[in-house]
Formats: sequence, structure tokens, C-alpha cells
Amino acid sequence: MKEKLKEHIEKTISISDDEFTFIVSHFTFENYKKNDFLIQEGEHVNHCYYVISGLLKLIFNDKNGKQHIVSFAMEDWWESDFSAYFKQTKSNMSLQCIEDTCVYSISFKNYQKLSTELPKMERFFLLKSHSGHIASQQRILSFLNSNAKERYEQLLNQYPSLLQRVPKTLLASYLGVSRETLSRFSS
Amino acid sequence: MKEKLKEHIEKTISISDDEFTFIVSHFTFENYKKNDFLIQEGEHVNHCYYVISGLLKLIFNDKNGKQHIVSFAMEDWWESDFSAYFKQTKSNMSLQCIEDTCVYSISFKNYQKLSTELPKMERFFLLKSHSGHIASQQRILSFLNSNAKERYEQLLNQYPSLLQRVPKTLLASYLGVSRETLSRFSS
DNA sequence: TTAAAATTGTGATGTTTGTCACGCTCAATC
DNA sequence: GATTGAGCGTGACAAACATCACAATTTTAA
Repeated sequence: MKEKLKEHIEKTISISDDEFTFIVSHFTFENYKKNDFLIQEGEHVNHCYYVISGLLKLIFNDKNGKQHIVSFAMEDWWESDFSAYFKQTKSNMSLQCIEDTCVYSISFKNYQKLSTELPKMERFFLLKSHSGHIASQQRILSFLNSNAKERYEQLLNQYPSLLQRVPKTLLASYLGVSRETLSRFSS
Repeated sequence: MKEKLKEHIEKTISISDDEFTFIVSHFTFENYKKNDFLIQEGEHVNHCYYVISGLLKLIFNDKNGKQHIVSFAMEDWWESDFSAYFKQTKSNMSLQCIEDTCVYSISFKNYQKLSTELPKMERFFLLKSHSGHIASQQRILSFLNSNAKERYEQLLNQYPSLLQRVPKTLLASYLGVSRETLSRFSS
């Protein structure tokens, strides 16, 4: 498990074994079951998660009781309600397991401590934040220049495994389309 | 002009006058006319911009010749094709003036130099990146849980001045809706 | 100043997508 | 092994939105 985190970090920055030991001491390894919540809407968000295995959904419940999927988090992804995490406020989204999931979790306090004591890691988090920002902008672009069917095809193209791992209702909710409309794309 | 940049940075981190002098030496002040391009699609992206005054649009041209507005950049905003800037590749978007615009521009080399020599600024850029990521996620959410009319009202609510400063064709292109449909919302 | 271009509104019509309703299948639970 | 509920497809209809066409007005540039 530790190896996965180490390899992940080393894709971006070089670290010694000692440094990694120091880094990993700021994290907690956690195990969640399908349907467990890592973040509950309305509660204080104190942790950010790196997914080792399994699958999470970041969901927003609107005033009409509809559930929207802001993001899926697969192996090798970082996820949290980043707005609430960085501003240290209550969440307006939930983070829930689609499958049994293992994560490395870091508290906000430890995130700050680690960033300060090991500037390399601040650079690492900066680069991760860039990636997140760029990925979000790509998703905005897909809403602007593609219709629902095209977005569906792009999603399957980018993450073919999702089709096997996720009920289509959730894919529809991620794409911003109704379950029925998405169902008709397959036929 | 320098004061605006200083005040902007001081909203996030504390800096001395000497530090600011050092910081500003990494930037170039530039003046653009309406319709000028700061970034041209297909060209290498070497600069990131802080808008002092004026208004920019970040646009993506799709294969059907349609223009989509990924982002407006108003006073006090940072803008670039961040994907191309950070990866130092060619742009697939353009950044163009809607109004005459003054910016502080920083090259990628100077961005790296400044981040390294003044770690405070790396933290500053990190916090700016978080804001950008969070803002993009909010925009994704608006596509998921609001229809075109609601998105229009939210935009006018958030940036009332846009209605005076920007032709409605551009607002439509930002919202992902046709000009005609947007026009009918007003009546 | 005057001609050309950009901006906006609006009608007619077609396409895309949402909503409601129903039935079938499959997996989980007792 | 019977029951319950999730997942999925599909028909019928309604709502949202796009597209094409045209006219009126304003802005821009020669």
C-alpha cells in the first residue's frame, strides 16, 4: 500500500526513502465499505483522500432532491470537497463509496505541516492542484461543445472500466442527462 | 498600476516593500487594444497574465467553427491557457481582448524562478490555483443542476457589469446556449 | 458623413432531452 | 425459495433548446 503512494508521488517529484517515511507519517490508511461516507454534506471537512483501490463518488444534492455527481474518484486520484477542505468550512457535498475502498487520508493540519516542513511537497500539491484545475476546465469544455451522447462516448473512451463498475444511473448523473436518455444512446 | 498588483498579492500573503520590488521585477506591464490576442490558438504559450483593467475572453474553437467561451477574465483575475502554460506546449485556445486591457505578464521561466527564490510566492500561486479549481467545479455544478435560464440569472447576479460590457452573443457562448434562446429569456 | 458590419429581437419549425409510466431481469435478504 | 428492490429498457408525451430566416437598430470604420 505504501508503495503505491510512494510511486504516485515520485511521478511528480523525487523523494528519498527517509523523506517518504516522513511523508507517510502524516497520512492514515483507511478502509471503507461500499456505501460508506467519507464526507457527509453539512459536516466539517477535515480530510483529503488519496485512493489506493476502489471507487468514490463526489455528490451534490440539489434543492429538488436530485443527486448530481461532481466527480468520480478512482485508484490513484485525490479527492475531497476541496472548497470546504481548504477554507475549513462545512461541506455542501458528500463523498461516498461506490465500491469497497482503501485510501490514504491526510488531515488539514497535517497537510499544512507537511507543506511547511517539506517544501517539495508543497510543490507536489501545487502541481496536483494544476492538474485538477485543468481537468475541470476540460469538463466545462465538454459541456460547451458536446451534446449528451458525445459526452457519454468521450467518458467511455476515457474510462472504459466505468461502464462495468458503475450503474448507468450514476453515469447519467455525472453527464448531466436523464437515465432514460442515456439508456437510449446504447440502442 | 504596481499598487494594484501589490494589494492583490497582499490579500493572500504578507510581503515587504523589498519583496514586492523583487516580485514585480519578474513581471512586464503590457497594454492591449480591443480584439488583440494575448494567446493565439496553435502557438506556444509562454505567459500568464494578471488583469489590471479591461476584459478578456478565453475561447475554444470547435471543429464545426463554433466559438465557446471557457472563461471571462476581468480586473483582478489571473488568466492563461493554464494547461499549455504549465506543460509548456502549444495552445488549443485563444485569449483575446473584449476591451482595451492592461495586464502584468509573467513568463514561465520567471514564474519558476520566482517560485523557487521566494517560497511565499509558491504558496501564493498554490492558493490561486485552489481558487481556480474550486471556481471551475462550481461552474460544472451549474451545468449539472441548472437550466440555461437559471445559469443566465446566476451569471448576471454574480457579475452584473458583464451585461453592459459584453455582447449577448458572448454571454450565450459562455453559458452554452444559443444567442436566440438567451435573447428570449429577457422578454 | 456614409456605407458596412455587428448586435439584437422574434417568428416558424425541428431536434434533443426530460418526465411519467410500465414491465422485465437479476441479485440480495430473510 | 419467496420477496423485495435495484437496474435497465422503452413507449408516449411535454418541455427546453437549436436552427434558419428576416428585420430593425446601433456601432464601427472608411
